[in-house]
Amino acid sequence: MKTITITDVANHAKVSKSTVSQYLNKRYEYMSEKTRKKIEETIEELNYQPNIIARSLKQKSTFTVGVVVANILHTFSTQVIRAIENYFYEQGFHIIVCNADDNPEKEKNYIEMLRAKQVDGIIIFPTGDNLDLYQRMKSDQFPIVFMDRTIQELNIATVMLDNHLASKLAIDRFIEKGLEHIAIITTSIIRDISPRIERIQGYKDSLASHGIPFNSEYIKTVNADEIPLALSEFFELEKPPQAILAGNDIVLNEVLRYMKQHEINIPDDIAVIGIDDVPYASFYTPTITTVNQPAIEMANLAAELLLSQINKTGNEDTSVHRLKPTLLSRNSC
Amino acid sequence: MKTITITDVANHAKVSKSTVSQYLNKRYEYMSEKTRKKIEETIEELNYQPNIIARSLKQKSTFTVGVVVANILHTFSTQVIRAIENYFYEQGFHIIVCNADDNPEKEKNYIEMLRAKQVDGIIIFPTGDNLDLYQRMKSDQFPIVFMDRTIQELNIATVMLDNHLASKLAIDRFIEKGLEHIAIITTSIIRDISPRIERIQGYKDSLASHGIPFNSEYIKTVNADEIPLALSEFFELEKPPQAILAGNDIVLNEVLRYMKQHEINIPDDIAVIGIDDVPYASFYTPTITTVNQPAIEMANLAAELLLSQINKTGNEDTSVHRLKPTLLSRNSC
DNA sequence: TCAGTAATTGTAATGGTTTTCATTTCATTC
DNA sequence: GAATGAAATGAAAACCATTACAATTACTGA
Repeated sequence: MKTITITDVANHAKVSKSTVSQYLNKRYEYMSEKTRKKIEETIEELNYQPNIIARSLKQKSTFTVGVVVANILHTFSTQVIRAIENYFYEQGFHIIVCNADDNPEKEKNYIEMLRAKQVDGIIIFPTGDNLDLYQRMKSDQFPIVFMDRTIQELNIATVMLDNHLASKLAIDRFIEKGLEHIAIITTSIIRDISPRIERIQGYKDSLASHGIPFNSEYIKTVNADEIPLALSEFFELEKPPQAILAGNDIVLNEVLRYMKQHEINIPDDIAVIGIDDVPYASFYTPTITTVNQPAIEMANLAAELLLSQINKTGNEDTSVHRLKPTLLSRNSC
Repeated sequence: MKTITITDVANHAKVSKSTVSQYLNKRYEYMSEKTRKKIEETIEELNYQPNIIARSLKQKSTFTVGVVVANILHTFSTQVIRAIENYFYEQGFHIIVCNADDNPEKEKNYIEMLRAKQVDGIIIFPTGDNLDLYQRMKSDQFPIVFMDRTIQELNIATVMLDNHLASKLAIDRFIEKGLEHIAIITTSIIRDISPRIERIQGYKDSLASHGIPFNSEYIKTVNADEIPLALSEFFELEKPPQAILAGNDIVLNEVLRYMKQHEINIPDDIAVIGIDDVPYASFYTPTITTVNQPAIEMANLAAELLLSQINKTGNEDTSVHRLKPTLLSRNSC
């Protein structure tokens, strides 16, 4: 099956390629009514589809953006992907989804391929280990937006959660309930990822602001599969925690699984709050109090920032946008 | 910032474009060791990235495939996307993710754009309303694989669940537990989507095979937001069902939410089985018995089928592959 | 030294579109 | 019937890489 090109259309319609091209780009003022009709019919007849690759080569724009998430297993990532996809669909863009798997090598590979494919911009959840690469995109003025995580020194537009507040909301709630021995578990032990650090810092600060002494035994940063172990260690402490803040949805799942397995009652034996909402939070027994990230809002903002860089509208915004989490108050605390 | 082209590299390295191109395509036998080194250094120095768009134009292959899911809100869709992404990453392909939102217009739009963008193939969860379009891809010999849903008359390679068996597994389990008044709720009321039909058929057949009379009041196909109403109707029946089969993860969520709200005890007051596993199934109270789709296996198979069409290896496989679900036996029934 | 071969490099066409600008057409007017 | 100007159309270069093949150079052995 031979592919139909603009030349075929031109020949059939007995006009020049340029006229057909004008038609394709809806610049009808350059042609007579008759020609327009003729071209229209020919395109219909030949079932012609313009080759966007060729167009992109010429126009240096692919109407495609890349989304590189650090880890697609997080509910938050999939929510964000979904919302970004939706936003860009409306703008006539496609998105290429990439999962870096928390692996900087993979991330690098993806970014380079995306640039080679001439995507118009990238939204990235940075692993944090490719500074030179981020730097280069920045200095090339390549449209880029960071999501979820910031890299201070880089001055790249970023959309992230106010993680400090996220912890604070949870801690305040625990304390309101009279609980003072509060533990926190997070994942992502590999690098100094900003959300983890900020959540722990928020945890510390909030405790301090309530005059509660800080106990390093109450802080765990472990891989998902080591969470049961970490929890066991909590319960073996002389003074086990009365409350646990789960740093993300995966941690929360593991915490709930552990409590179920060991028949530990929530909230009576231990109170639990999770950062990131989960679909079952509102009908679990007990319903789970969570600190919710406004994922859709964040995704829309990131998409908007990227689009404005692509279109070079507005002065360049390189600020770090921190969106506020909300406490969804339920019964696990 | 001027972009660097192969010409720039050639000039700097004082060789011809073709030699650089040979280098890029790793045909080192066409050049001396010295030349190879020289080019390598120059590329490094200029930070040159080949323009894949230009290459694609020439080679008619973009190393990109499209994935059009009918509805990205289903856990199953995201699991499949994740696995497909992973599979193709290994093959050096990128995937463009599209969410048709159960809307055939949107689906059509996506498919046409993907083809215009010259993707090498498409995996699609068909909405079912674009027969002519599917037909055309087929007759153009464009690589395409259907997922989750089949369209009988089209003869297109398909990977889907053995939905009949999925229902049977659940019904058999209910009956084993001595429950005979069994209801089923599914979504997707718009079109005659094959999974829904097959699941309902499997439900009917299984009941029949156990000699249980079939009661049409026990079958509901409704939108997600109407599920509570549908459940209420069940409970207002003279003989309310003793068991409910939830047709997918979204239905299951709504069923559990309803039971929680109305303080109906699972499994004592009503038994529940869900098709599609959910992350919380194993630690919910009670743990939830589910019929699990082998999502990763299905995704891998679909990807493999597509890739073999793209590479034209193997005789064309246009069969419908039905993978077996498994019953994850837990305590909700 | 020279024919002949091997090693390496250069040239030019190709892919399908966009876009500039030159050229043609045609109705209008004097 | 020719000049004018606007409208319509067309030719050609550009985008950037690939690739077949032509051209050049280096080197061998007689």
